[in-house]
Amino acid sequence: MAKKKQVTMSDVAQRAGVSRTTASFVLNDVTTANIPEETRQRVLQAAQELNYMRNVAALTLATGKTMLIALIVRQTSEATSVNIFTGEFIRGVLGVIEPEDYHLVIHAAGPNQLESTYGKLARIRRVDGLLITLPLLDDPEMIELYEEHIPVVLHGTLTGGIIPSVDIDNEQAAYQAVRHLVELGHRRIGHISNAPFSYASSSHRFKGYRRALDEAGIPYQNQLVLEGDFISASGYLPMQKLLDLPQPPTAVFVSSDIIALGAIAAIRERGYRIPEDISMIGFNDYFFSQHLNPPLTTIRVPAFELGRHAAQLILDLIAGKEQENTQILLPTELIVRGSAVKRQ
Amino acid sequence: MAKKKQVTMSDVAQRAGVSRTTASFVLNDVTTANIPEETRQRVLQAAQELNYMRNVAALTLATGKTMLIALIVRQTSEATSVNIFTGEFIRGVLGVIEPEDYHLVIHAAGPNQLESTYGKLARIRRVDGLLITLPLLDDPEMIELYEEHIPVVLHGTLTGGIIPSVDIDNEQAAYQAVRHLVELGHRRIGHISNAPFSYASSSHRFKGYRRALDEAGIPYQNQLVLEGDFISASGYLPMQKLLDLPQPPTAVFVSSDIIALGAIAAIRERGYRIPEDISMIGFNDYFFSQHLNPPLTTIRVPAFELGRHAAQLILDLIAGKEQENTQILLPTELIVRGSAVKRQ
DNA sequence: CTGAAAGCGCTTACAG
DNA sequence: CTGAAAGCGCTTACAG
Repeated sequence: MAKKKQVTMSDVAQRAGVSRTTASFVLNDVTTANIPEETRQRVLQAAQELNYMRNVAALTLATGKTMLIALIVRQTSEATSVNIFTGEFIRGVLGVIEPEDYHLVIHAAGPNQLESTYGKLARIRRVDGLLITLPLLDDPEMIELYEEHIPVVLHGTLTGGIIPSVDIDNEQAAYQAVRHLVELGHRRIGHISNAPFSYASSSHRFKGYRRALDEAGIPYQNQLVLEGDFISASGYLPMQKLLDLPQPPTAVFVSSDIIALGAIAAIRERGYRIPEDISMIGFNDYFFSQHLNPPLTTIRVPAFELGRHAAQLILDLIAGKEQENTQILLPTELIVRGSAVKRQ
Repeated sequence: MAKKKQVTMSDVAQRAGVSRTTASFVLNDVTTANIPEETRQRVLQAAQELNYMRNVAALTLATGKTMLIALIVRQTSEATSVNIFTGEFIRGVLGVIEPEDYHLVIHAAGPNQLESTYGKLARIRRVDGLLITLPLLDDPEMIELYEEHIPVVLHGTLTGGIIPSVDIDNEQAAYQAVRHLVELGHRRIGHISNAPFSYASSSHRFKGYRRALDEAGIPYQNQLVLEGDFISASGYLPMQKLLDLPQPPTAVFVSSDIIALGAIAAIRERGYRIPEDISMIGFNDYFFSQHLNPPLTTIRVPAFELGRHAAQLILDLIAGKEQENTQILLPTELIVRGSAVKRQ
């Protein structure tokens, strides 16, 4: 394990013929030090010649900054569905933090709170900031960190809205989807949610569904609305129930492509066809959605962009910049494909 | 940003009435120090009462260990397909490293080598070890790190096999799939690869395909074998070509579920049915595969287990343990569903 | 068995 | 404009 001896700042200073202080100033771009250009260049060149790389641990010890941002992923049972989104989100995050010399550490917090404590990660590893996806409705650990003034940004929307967050505009997205169905002539429109309605995303999407109905003057019917629960299987029974109604819906808005898979299976089993008998709109636009038969009309979620915004926000928070808006809501896009057509 | 003042080891030592040295010894379980149990308990208790958490940066500076493992993900064009796998892999990794107080930092290296340099990550951040997924066939940076004795484990198989790695037994997996087809009575079996044959995984799977044919005494036909290229769209044309043959295959082994999506579309477009006209076996068993129509018979890849093994291996390497076997090959499982049936 | 002390590589008042 | 020096929180020979 004989690693090469490390090049330190002293080496650079020595080679440039200046003190460590001066070297530190130029390497850190401390403008108040007013280093003359000539000296600056000398140091920079020495650093380059020596292939100097700053020792982050020393920096951390001296300043308290770790240049680390943690991403806490709350895994749900159907981890895979989360992964597609999270992968894109991470790419977005890395794109903005790495150029600033930050790195990302990942931690998977189990779905039940008892288990893992990311607070420990925050405190032992002393990360500069935390990104939390899929926050629980009521997460004491998160509040605690927030109150300790550790920068936190979450992906999702929490009622109360004190903690900075990025999310899509769930209500508007659902509204778009259902209005599309209305425009296609549908009046009996079912809804299967992405998650229990206790989740913010589900309840917001439900609101959008209602708003579209209201706007079209379509009376709301409770029996047309059913709860999904993350995994594909959870779309199966609700869809059956919808089909069992004396007057089944002619269209259904399933607010998760994953759950749509289960709903599609139920429809197929009963011998109904999509879209001839029933139109369907999903949510997320996962990559497989366009390859279904028929290709699924759905709502595109800008996972990559969400990651970018979350990262930028946390960086600003760490830098102590004043924030005008710490509740970022990104727009979504309706992707029209073959699964929703004019009411026949 | 007024964070709470940190509890240091000195505080613990003081409260326990011992020196920092002694405190360090018991907190680090240095058995050679032969600390009497009574003292040990006193220190441990003080630490607990003070809620002491070691400062990793100080540890790093003193010992060189960062307690950080980096995961380098080489993104391909179709990032999403990678994400499903990677998410599981990461879960596997975290499960073994976090209990050992290691953390995972993620870095996405672009597909072209010119771009990102994870070597920089390794050297600036001074991670203790690197996990590299989707290694390029010939990656000078990786070799460089390996030669600097930085522990590296890769996911995948590289010819030469000097660098420790974990992978599935691609050949055996493909062999399983194709033998299943043979057992179902098929003799004209097409193959669409998961990636260009320059990739180890593709060429190994191809070998398994051939071995199954050979064993069954089925002559190899070059025209039945076509290259896929990661994304779904890349399954479309090859499948069309297969269908255009004077004697189209009665079954096809598509060594990626993602690419199978494209192949299925081509088959459907021509008015053929799966499995009545053509049987199909995929590869990976992504979560959507079971929801296709018909559900896809495929090969399950133990992504989570691969992560666990990779993590254990890197930990052992870091600890300097002697390794008997640094080339780990995990078995796969044939998942029989509805897309492959007896030749009609 | 236990402690004083040096050292890891940086930053940053404080002088000059 | 620039340097000497203290300090960040740990580890680890070295003495005793």
